[in-house]
Parts: sequence; structure tokens; C-alpha cells
Amino acid sequence: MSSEAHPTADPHDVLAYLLKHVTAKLTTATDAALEPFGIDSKDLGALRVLAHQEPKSQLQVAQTLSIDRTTMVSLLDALERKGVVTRRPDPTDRRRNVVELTPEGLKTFDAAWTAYTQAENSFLTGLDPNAAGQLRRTLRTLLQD
Amino acid sequence: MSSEAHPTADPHDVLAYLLKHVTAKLTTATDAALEPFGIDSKDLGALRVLAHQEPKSQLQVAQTLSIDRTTMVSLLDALERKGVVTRRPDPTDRRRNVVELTPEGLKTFDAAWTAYTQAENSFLTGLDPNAAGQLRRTLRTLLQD
DNA sequence: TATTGTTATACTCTATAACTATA
DNA sequence: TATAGTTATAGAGTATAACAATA
Repeated sequence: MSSEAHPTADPHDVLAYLLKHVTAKLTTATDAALEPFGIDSKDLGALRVLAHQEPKSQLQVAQTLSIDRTTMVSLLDALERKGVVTRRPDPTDRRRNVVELTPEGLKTFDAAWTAYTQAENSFLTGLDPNAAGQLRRTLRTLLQD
Repeated sequence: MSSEAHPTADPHDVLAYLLKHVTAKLTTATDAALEPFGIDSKDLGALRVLAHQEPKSQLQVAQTLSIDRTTMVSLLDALERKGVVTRRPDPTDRRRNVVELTPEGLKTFDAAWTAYTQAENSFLTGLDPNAAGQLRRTLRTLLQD
């Protein structure tokens, strides 16, 4: 019987299933950790890009995060309403918006980033120390190929 | 400066980002591999459950896959239209539907499963042999905790 | 009363197309 | 003509609520 070649129906044997559900579980944990700061994982990604590089246009931030520029608009709308980022026309190319963290935004980011890393570490607690680093390296490799 | 504690804005440092995009990349590859069989990764998951266990109710299949029972309805509607599964009332509890693979469905599953595992292996090609197994174990651990 | 399957509905996420202003 | 940002819209995916049939 052909089905005997696949003796279990455990969905955990399917890598796509494992990845999807581990992602969901981590996102639930990190979004909960970020909730006190009024942002979620997606917002944090944008703040992280803005916190660590010279001023960027909306499009550059979007491309760094692999999200659509139309999605970037509403994401920044929300962050601007919360007072953590500002937008102003780039004087050297008025088609572009220069996006920057406000001073309050930098504070929010630093606190939120600490909370995020704690949540991530807590999520990885069950693993032996090598496995966590190995996981990150493996995922990076898979994304690059 | 607080930002000096986090010297890069590389989103690849963020585990949630890595997981999300690796999942998307794998799903793209496996869905392409499954396309000739008229199913996608989600369908394959259901077929896998049905192929390897005694007949199950819709709810049991849904719970095994951690999907909502209302989502299961439309998923099975599509699979039934394609002739790969059948539904009939459970004689011992007429509230339930017994869901089973058709003979054609079993053939479809076997061929699709082969294609899926090839796509998965091909996706993991860039890793050294230990890393692939380690990845699966790590993800399983993270999901269980 | 509770459970299974169903339907209708709504909500989130994201992408596409079309518009504007600038280059 | 092309690009950046915006808006409106549509599609996929999934969840919630209400209902019918059955237990």
C-alpha cells in the first residue's frame, strides 16, 4: 500500500505546518509583549529600521521590510497618529517623504525593543542554547538561497 | 545612545521576520509543486490526515490541523468537487459527517505527497544535512512548549 | 442543553489600479 | 515618461454568530 510509506498523519511532520504555527505562536507572544507600548510586531519592524539608519523614504523602509508601499502608508499613518514618527517632504526630491522617529518614538522603540527581545528569549527558553542560534542561522540561510 | 545597543537594522535579526518570510518562501515552492494536482498545501494537510487514519469527522480533521470548523466546510466542499474526498452522515451519530478519501483521492494524495516532499527537500538543499533535521526538531519543540 | 455541520457576515491583511505631484 | 505617495477597491484568508438537525 502506498500509504504505508507515510506511517503517520502527524501534521508536525510537515515543515510548512511547523513553520506556520511556530510563527503564529511567536507573533502572539511578541504582540502581547508589545501591547503596552501601543504597537505590534509589524510596527516594531518599521521603528527598528528608522532607529538604526539615516533618514529614509517611505519606499526605502517598505523595501527593507519587504512590504508594499501602499501598506507602508497606513502603517505610517498609525505611527504618526501615535506621535512616534514624523513625515516631511524630502527637500532634495519633493516626491519623497523623509520618515524619522520622534524623540518620543525613540524612547518607545527602545522600551518596546527590550520587551520584544525578552519575549523572543522567553519563547526560546525550552531550547538548549545552541539550538536557538542554530535556528536563526538556518532560517537566514533558507531566506538567502 | 540607546540605539547603539542594537547596531543593525537588519530585519533578519528579528526571529518573527525570519520565520514569516521562510514560511512564505516554502509555501510558494510547495504550492507550485502541488499545482499540477489541483491542490495546495492546506488541501494536502487534510488529505494527509485522511490518508493515514481511520475515518474521521470533519471536526476531528479540523482539530488535527488546528483550523476552524467553518473553514473546514469550504475546504472539503472544494475537495469533494474535485472528487478526492466523500462525505456521508455517520450512522452512529448523524450530526457528524464521515470524511474519507476516494480511491482517486488516495492516488492524488500519493502523487502530491511525493511532489511535496521533493519540493521540501529541494528547499532544504542549501543546508548541511544535520541542520535540516535540527530545524524540524527545534520547531517541534517550540510548538509543544 | 450541547454538539456538528452549515451559512451569512465581518474583519484583517495585503495587493492592484488609478490618481497627484514631482522629477 | 518615470517615480513616490496616496486613495479606493478588491481579493484571500479566517473568525464570529446564528441556524438546523441531531444527540
